Amino acid sequence: MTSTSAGPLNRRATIKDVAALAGVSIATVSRVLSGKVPTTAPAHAKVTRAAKELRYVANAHARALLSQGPRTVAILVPDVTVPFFAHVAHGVEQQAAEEGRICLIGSTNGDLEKELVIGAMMREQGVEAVILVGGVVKSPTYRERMTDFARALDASGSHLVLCGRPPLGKDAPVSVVEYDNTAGSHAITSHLLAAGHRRILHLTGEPNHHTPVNRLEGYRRALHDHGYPYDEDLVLWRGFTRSAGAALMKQALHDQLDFTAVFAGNDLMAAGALDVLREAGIRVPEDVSLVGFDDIPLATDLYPKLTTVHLPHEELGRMAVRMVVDRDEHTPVNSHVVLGTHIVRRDSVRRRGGRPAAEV
Amino acid sequence: MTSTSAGPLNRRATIKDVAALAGVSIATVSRVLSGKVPTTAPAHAKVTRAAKELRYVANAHARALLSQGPRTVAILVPDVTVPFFAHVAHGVEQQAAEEGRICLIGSTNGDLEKELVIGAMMREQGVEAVILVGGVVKSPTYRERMTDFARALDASGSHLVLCGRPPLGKDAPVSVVEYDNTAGSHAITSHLLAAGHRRILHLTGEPNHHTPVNRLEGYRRALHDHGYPYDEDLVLWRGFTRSAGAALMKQALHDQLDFTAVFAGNDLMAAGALDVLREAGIRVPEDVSLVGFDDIPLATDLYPKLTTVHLPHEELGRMAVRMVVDRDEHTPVNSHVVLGTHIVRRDSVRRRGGRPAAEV
DNA sequence: CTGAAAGCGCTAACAA
DNA sequence: TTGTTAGCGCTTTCAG
Repeated sequence: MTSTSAGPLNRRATIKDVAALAGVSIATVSRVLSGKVPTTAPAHAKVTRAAKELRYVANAHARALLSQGPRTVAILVPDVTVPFFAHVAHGVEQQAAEEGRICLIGSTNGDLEKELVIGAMMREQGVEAVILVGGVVKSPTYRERMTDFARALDASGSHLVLCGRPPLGKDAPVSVVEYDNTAGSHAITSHLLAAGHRRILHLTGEPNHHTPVNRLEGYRRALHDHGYPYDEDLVLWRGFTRSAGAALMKQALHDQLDFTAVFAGNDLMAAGALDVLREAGIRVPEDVSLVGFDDIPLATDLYPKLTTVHLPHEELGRMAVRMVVDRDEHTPVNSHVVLGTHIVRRDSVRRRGGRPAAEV
Repeated sequence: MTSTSAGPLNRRATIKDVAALAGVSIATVSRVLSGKVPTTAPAHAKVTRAAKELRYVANAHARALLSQGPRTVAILVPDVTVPFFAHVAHGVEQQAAEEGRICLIGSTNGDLEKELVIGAMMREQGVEAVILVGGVVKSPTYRERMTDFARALDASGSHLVLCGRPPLGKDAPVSVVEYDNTAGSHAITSHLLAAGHRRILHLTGEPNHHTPVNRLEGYRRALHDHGYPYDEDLVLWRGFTRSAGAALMKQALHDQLDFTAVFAGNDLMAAGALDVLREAGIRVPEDVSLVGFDDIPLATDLYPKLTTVHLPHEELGRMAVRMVVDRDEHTPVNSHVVLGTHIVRRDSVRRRGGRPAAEV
């Protein structure tokens, strides 16, 4: 029934099997295979042949027990199909691979309970670090549990890194890499203001999440800095999804809100909003200007191409693993790095009155 | 220096630490914590307290050594940022989570060497299965190495599943879940034909990959079945990316190819092509019709919304893990399931002469 | 109900 | 250079 000539070994071959077949001790097998210790040619040959015949590969768990297995970094995202997360995850994987780490990935679907459960699982795996991306909620309870998780990880010689999330507090042993939501938001709002827009509709995420709150803050400050009033009725909350963008836009139209520009909380929402605008016969940017936030590839696929805030997706991920890998050398216990953002101007904004914003 | 009252244990707490602190044997700790064995109330209390204080979690590797750690499934994709792969990966994760498995993910960036290396790593981890998604090349050497990998996995009590890839051959111990590329391609081509198009430009991937070749086959057959000639000059090869779609479209325009419709090998290519078409002042669908393949969310963000072939992304991933998980019960050694596809008509196709294809 | 001890697969002393 | 042996952290007999 078996196809190999080695015998009906219906389980994974162990070092013992190889030793037996090669007629040497397990220590010799280990040495030959590791290649780091001098061995005789005949022994080498026998072991190599036996190993290949048995398709032997060392058991990573046994190795891990001796604390010399490959290091693993874990990343936890709400959902890999969301472009922002996919790009951050990609950055993590790339950097992890370059650092010789393997990468464990999990998704939570936004379920906070699941986040903790999977996090615990990862800790059991003895991961070098767990990188948490996105979706943090503003709740004291949550913050407390997170802090506790960070401490547990820390006590295990592991580490928590928050990626694209705000810090937990000075007493929590975490590293954080984020980008400046408020500044980016301030910049894009100012861009709209400079183009002559005064009534800017802001479609955004859920009020109990950090990201939308910080982006709103930038929007408000820009308005204030330029001396224009903030109108609460112009900000609509729902969620960072395409469908939320569409629903909110529909609502704004239905309520006949007065605005000349739309600042969508992210590019996905902008896509949803654009669709509704088009169906309503409202032209972008001729009738209303539209901007997003993220600069995912989608932004250039929309028509018109979307003016938005560029976020360093991949770099966020890469930095997260670097902070962990370099930690032993420099030991910056609680580092906090903030990456920059910048506006990328495309075709969805027009100066009120005629001239395109690009020429402002 | 330490924040807990348990003492300066600067490593992960082990069962011994808990036992010592609780004043019981390690066996008792194990039993209490597993909960499956009757224990006395006082013992239970002491152990629970000690464990919590030490933030103890069992070492997953030690457990795995006793072959009772959590099962793990591994998925290997070329690139998580490619929507198709992200959606399949999401399906895998969802199903894996539902089956109580954890999920290891790796990306190869299309590097075949890396695919084998990471695959080996996963085997060392003792994963229950490795799921390979996308990007297979048509090469005997590659096929052979893959077969060897499948055998190695099989010999270890693990399993290889090919997802969205063609089978390896009857002698290779693999399961495969795919969808019918040829049928989908045949259907969408027929759709174009029925709308009166005769000269259909086909922009596609790389000639040494299976997917584009199978899609081309459907295109050819549709042409043949409807009695129209196949013109090789109308098929342009490059890659399944946005930029390849754009480059190819540019080339077709430059070469002044004669066509009334474009069949892009996937939605990403369609996005690239659409952009070039628009810049050239060619209207879709008024001047030329355009279709894609995949039905990723992007398809509805394009303007006009893209008519395309819907692929069961998530289901592909879910089925892949089901095939492995259910394997023990039903033991269908080399199963092969083919999932269906269907056209979704949107706004990018118009009947030659005027009537929209939707009314055909 | 609990403790002592064996052993999962492996590497690293320690001898020979 | 090679074999023997002691664990790594855990679960599970097997005695008590």
